[in-house]
Amino acid sequence: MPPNRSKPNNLVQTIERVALIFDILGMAPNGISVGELSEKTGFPKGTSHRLLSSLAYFDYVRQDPVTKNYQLGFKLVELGNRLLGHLDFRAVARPFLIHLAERTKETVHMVILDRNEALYIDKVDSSEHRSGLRMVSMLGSRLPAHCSAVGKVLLAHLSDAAFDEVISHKGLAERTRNTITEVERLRAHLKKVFAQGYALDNEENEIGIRCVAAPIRNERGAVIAAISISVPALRSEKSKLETTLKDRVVETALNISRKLGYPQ
Amino acid sequence: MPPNRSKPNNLVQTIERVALIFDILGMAPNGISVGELSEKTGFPKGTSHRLLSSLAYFDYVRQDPVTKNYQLGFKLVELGNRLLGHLDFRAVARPFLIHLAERTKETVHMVILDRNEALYIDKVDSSEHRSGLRMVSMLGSRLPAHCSAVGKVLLAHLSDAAFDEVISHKGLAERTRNTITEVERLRAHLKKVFAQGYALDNEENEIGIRCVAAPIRNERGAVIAAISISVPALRSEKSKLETTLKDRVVETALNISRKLGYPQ
DNA sequence: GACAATATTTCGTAATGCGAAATGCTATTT
DNA sequence: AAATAGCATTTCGCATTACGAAATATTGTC
Repeated sequence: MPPNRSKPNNLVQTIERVALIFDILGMAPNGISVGELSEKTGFPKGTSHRLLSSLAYFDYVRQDPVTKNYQLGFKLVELGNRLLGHLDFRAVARPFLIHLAERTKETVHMVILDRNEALYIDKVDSSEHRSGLRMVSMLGSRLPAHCSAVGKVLLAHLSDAAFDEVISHKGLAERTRNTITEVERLRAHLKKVFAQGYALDNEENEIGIRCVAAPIRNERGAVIAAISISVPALRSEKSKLETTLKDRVVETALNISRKLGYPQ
Repeated sequence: MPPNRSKPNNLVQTIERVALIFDILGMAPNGISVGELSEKTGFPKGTSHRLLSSLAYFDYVRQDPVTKNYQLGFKLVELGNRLLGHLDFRAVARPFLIHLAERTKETVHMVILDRNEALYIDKVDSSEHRSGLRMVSMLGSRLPAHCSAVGKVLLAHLSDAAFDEVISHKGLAERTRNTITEVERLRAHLKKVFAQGYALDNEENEIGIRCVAAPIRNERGAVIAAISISVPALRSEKSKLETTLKDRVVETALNISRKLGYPQ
């Protein structure tokens, strides 16, 4: 899925090819051979090999010495985590998220808006169901903004122009029967979210999962992220979500915001 | 620091330049401008811009809309975590590591040998001192093998040829006064590590920190990773490290190995 | 030890990316 | 409001760079 940026007029071919290679390797847990890569990309084998071995030199990919297959390299882990480390609000928030997860015994997420989608930048499972597995595969993954509680919180604090851009690029895909798919209805809904300071997700993204989310603000009051609690629909009478859990998410979000310098 | 691979005869220039850009952006928490990048790299401004905007199109870097600075992009987080997700033994191990951290109230690491160094692939702080901050910046980072408990465990199970390769490429840098810096002494020490099934780090990498580590084995008995407990030297009489903590690390490592199919 | 299926290297060619210079944009100053 | 300065961004003719078909090396198999 090509991102929604304007395509640069002078897109460098090698970068385009490397991006394609990374995407393909990202879907191949055990790596792929030079031949397979050429098959999938249409590059001649020599070309595939030249690109892979150049990438391997810098540890962006690595070659299994026995199968000769190429897979993603650990330089990507280093860079990805360096980027996350640069998001200082994330470090500030983390202890609060852990506390929230332990107090509610539910899963907590932290999300930012990036390229018109909700992007997971942290996740804490309650100690009960900490698996770790999911967390890892989740960081850096994306969710439509219009059908998640976190996404709606972020949308609600956007300028009209920015909101329109999200809609025009991403639309309002129907993920479940509860998804809000009409722009005007969404606009009205977000007005309410803005006013009340939190958003609910009533199985709008995935049947069986409900969430409550609240905004994180920086020292200037700008909304820079959102946090949420996710609850299996079975375990959640809708009322509890809208009372206890809602209060705790809102409270935690405010505490994080204050720590970030948000006055009041 | 260029890796120790043989330089491919046909290194693609664009990939070389992109690697340099990523390294520079990785050290710039708030990103840098086109001009600054050109200054640091020597590329003409037009070239820097073309590379950055091509990378931005695929989300490998992103541009701050207000400062116009470029920083690392979230595609790197996605790929890095995808790679970690592919290491299935990591997912298997995680619950054990959490349990170990909570039981001992100390920090637990998981490490593999990659490119002749010990590479962090997981970290669990005990709930007491969970900060999260360090964890993030640590994943994907590296440590010399010869002066860490985890590294020595991994070295101890290498073939002679593989061991020699590590030494010849990385040497035995003296990190503290306790670091083992003579090959023959290290060789003898590793023989002991191999025999006893665990390794100690007696402030060999960093004054003030001691560790115990044990190997993780796969279904064929091959050592594929190592786990460790790290303890501030203040808090650790050396005896406790060599008794209780050692036993728990060894036990946990064996349990993980069994879960991975290691017979016995 | 020959064969087959790979990965890897070679090398002449032209397409691709290069980069100096022109242009466009934004913020600041007077 | 106009001028200026300091950027980012785009343009375009040129030569370097990467291309890729084919040759070769390597690895595993019968």
